[in-house]
Amino acid sequence: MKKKLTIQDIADMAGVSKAAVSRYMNDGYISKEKAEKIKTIIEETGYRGNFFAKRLKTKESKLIGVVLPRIDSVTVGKLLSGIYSVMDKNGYQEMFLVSKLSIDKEIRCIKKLYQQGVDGIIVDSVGITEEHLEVIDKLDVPVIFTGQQHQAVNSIKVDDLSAGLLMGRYLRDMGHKKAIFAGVTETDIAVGIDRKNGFYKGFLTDNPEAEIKFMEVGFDFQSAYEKAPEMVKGDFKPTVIAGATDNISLGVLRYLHEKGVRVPEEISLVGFGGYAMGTISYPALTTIEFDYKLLGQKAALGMLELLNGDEITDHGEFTLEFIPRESVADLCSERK
Amino acid sequence: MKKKLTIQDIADMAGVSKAAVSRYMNDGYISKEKAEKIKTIIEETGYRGNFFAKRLKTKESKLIGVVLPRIDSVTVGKLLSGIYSVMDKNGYQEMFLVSKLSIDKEIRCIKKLYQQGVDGIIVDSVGITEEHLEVIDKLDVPVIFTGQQHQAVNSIKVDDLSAGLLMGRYLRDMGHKKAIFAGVTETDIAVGIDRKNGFYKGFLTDNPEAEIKFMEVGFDFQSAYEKAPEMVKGDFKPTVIAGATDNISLGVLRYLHEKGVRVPEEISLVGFGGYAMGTISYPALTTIEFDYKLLGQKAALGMLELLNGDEITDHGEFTLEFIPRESVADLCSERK
DNA sequence: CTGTTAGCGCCTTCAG
DNA sequence: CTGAAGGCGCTAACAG
Repeated sequence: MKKKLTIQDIADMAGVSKAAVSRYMNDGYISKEKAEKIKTIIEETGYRGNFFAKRLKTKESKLIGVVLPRIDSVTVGKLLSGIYSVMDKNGYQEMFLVSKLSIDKEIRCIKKLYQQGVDGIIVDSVGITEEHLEVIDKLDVPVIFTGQQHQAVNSIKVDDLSAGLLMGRYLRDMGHKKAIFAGVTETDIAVGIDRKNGFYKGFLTDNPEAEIKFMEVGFDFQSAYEKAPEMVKGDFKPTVIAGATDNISLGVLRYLHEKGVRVPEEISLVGFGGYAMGTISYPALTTIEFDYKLLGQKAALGMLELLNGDEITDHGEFTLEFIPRESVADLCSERK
Repeated sequence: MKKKLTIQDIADMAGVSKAAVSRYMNDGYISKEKAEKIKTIIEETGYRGNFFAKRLKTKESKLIGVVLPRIDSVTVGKLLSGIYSVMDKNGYQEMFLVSKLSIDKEIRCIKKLYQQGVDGIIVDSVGITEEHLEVIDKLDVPVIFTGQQHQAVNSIKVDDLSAGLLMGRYLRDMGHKKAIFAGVTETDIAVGIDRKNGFYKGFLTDNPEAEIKFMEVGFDFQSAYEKAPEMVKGDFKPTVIAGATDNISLGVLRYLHEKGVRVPEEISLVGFGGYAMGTISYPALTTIEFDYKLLGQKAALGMLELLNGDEITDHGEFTLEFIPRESVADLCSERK
């Protein structure tokens, strides 16, 4: 542990002015000779400028606030690595706060980040409310939402509707007629509404006699596991269960294993997300992979534009990747 | 988006001095009347003080830097929530950086955090090197390591040796004689050495004719999956495979499933970590749970002490929780 | 290329 | 209880 040095100390030691040291550390508008001297001193002392004094002057923190719904998720990890990859190149650093899937907390996180003096905020939101709008309106830094959408704010998200559509169609084409859609709360427009609507449309279109039963579950493995018994008992007899997220599907799978129901022989199962986790299960889960890293990159790129005073431009389309694995039975080929 | 206000603006609007506003925001050493006035103005304007100016004066950032090995891990999520829970109560906020399991990057993260003006740094390390020591020696803020240990630095970690011991004994008591230990690099003293040594001791002590074969794998699912074939082929014929982390065991399990090897009937499998993930697999994985949240809390408490100029005191013992699930066969009872 | 000179916005004595 | 005044450490003109 050492004592904190100021730019003045360094200047004295090197026999130059504060300004010279400052220049050395920034532009470098300085003579070779002095630069060399300063360099030596700085290395010897391990001097680090005072971050706060610097920011006070420059009015920029070079800090981007990021609000995450949770920390222990692969999805979030990828999103973050996308944000990081572009921000790092541009000299920005992130500061994270976790909303724990709570809308209230999400808003508090935004405020807190703002108070920390970040230059901009990226929110991987779980739902955009009126209160969000109010709060954001008071801020003088740009905010971008991912995961959710609202016309009054900047948002970038994956195409949940198309993902649902794709999956619905795939199951239809595999000859399925009776599906359970294990979805989440409609507060979450992206996952709770879009993904579901897409699935319904894809599955029911041109699929005579097809039926879907909806069941609401939580976001987590456990919640789905607990609801699973309801899904398989009764007269409905689904040939496939579609979880709105991979976690949900995995929770259901766990229950099916315990009951000795074979997947996909007796019932098929699909999810959304494309987490590597889906390969841990047996059988591996058929899913649609969202490119969350790309999403993070786009959000970061958009933020850079906003910071620059520009509008957000489009950064190309998202590719949804359909990942067929082992958890779906082909009912068509079986019949022949 | 609004214009940024200063304390002077607020003072003018409320018809008081800057000092009065400043006091209002801090101690509150001010008359009811003025306080009321100031309160109104601040609420109307949504004024936030300038974080940087404030920190420049007070010399404290109330920021704790945290270096994480990865972001998409349940373990890390728990650790973080532990740190968060105590830091939040004490008015501190965290700032994270991710080392991506690289020792070099870990050091860079520490430096970067330091430059951001944090008051202290907690490092969930993947290995403490000489370079760490050098770098840390130059810092004038306290640093605490978790996950790894070294006598020259402050560190708090779970008891990997005991965990290994516990697991080794358990398998011995279940009648196992031939085990494969799928461990990780010895750079990681905690996981790579302690956990292994504990296991060896526990398994081999008082267990005549017992044998262990060591195989090194990476930390991830995929790496273990790829090495799995080597584990089961050949003459060794293990009755149990112990992965140094749950991820490793899960990777092996995946391979066994594919080969149609039944667990635990034909071979048993155990891991370390206690992630909920272990319940996703089928059969659910027998494991030892480390209380990472508690670890985070202890690290944070220790940091608070250091920040306060005190020594780190011991915050009680870690309880390792043994979680027997379904992946181990009891060879003793089978025989009878 | 260089040193000097002003502040950035806030907190903290210090007299009142 | 209150306002005025003086920096915190740094950067950004400005004259040399």
